[in-house]
Amino acid sequence: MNLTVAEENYIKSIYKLQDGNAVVSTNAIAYELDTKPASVTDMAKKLKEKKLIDYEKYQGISLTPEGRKIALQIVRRHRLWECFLVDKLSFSWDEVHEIAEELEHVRSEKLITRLSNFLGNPTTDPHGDPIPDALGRISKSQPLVSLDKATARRLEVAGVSDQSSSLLEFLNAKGIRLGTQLDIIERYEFDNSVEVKIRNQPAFTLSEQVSKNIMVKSL
Amino acid sequence: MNLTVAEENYIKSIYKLQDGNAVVSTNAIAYELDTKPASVTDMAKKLKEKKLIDYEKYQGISLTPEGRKIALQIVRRHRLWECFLVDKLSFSWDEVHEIAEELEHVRSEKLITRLSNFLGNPTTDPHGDPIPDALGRISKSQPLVSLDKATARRLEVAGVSDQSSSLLEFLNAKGIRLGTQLDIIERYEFDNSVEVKIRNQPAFTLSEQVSKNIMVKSL
DNA sequence: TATTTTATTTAGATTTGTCTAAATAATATT
DNA sequence: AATATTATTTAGACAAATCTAAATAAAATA
Repeated sequence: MNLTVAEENYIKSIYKLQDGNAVVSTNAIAYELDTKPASVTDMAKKLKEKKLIDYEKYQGISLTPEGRKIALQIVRRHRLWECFLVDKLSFSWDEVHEIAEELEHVRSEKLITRLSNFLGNPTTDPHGDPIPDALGRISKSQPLVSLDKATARRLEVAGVSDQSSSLLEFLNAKGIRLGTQLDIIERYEFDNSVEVKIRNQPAFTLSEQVSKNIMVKSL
Repeated sequence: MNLTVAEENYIKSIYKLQDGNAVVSTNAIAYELDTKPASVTDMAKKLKEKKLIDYEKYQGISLTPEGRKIALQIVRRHRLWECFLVDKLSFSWDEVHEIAEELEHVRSEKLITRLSNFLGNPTTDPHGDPIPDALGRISKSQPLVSLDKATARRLEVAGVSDQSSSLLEFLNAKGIRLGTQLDIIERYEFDNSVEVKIRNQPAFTLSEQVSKNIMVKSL
């Protein structure tokens, strides 16, 4: 399946807006891509023809499984390039989006495989968003530090990446173990600490150090 | 000056074919870009409009100073990406061209500056071709090791980058000094040594070690 | 020099991705 | 339910980059 840059951008937008299984409106896509609804309708016909979206007149748009697979590849490329720009070229995380927007369209499977390897196969990008693997699987669990209440409120603890006994003891004392459900109350920019709450208990704060090592999945 | 990918490719082809100051033919560009002469004529009108080429009907095409400046930027981007692919992602030098062909069109001054820096500001790419600097200057002199008889036969010694007395002594004994003219007879892949000849003298071989430190310019 | 061959250009068409303006469908409001 | 509003689609146009076929200019050859 060889897509143009424009087609890739539409697929990516639909993926972003779909968020679960919802159907996406023509207008929403037009706004997201800074284009006109009429253009979206035109492109919808093409992408339907290619079996990348489900589309019926006036009924909204959603990705087919094939479309979703491609969307995940694009997201993967985008986020790996963002890692590269920040980790290797010392860009700050807020200036990489535009450049990654261009780099993501460079087509070479081998390039992406090697880039990922070169970066140590990261699972989250500089913004904390998860990076799909080569097969399009998004690691359901991600470090707590990468989330905020805008992206996920209710979470379940899926594991701890640092197995040092001091950390485990600390978590144990707080009542955090595998399967514990957490709510994010607030994230504090200045030291990247996060205030969380376990059902029926008073809220407490976790340092960046700690929340980096708590792997969670959103519910 | 914001150019499309197609325009950049034309500029690059013209630069490549121009080789000095010669005027380039419509047919030659069409062949180089795997397109039709009629398309070249169309594009020639656009590029003339933008003052990047000199063009008169039936009289061939050449870059203006502004066009040459842009060509050098594109060549710079292409060759830096090739360095990245080979040095950092372990591609072999013969598989990087296609990918660099895409990467070179990513537009960000800052990206290229930082990429160059990350790579240690190399002056030649994996094929041994010189990399223009940020101002479009091509280092006229390059290490002898980066050349072979296909790219340059008759050379002039422009300097020695390693000033150790043992190397200077060695070169002196061979009759190599500033301004000496050399011909490349053969390069040997297996140890990257090079056989050279000074006018009227028998040929002799220089190790990679030595030829890395001899800066030459082609005549 | 006249003629043939080759190179280049023009004219007109096509594809992709976009637009505006008008028409139509879906939704919200009275 | 009728009407107004909003969302979406259609129709027709445009710019970029390309093509083919035909016309014309330049160069090579007889």
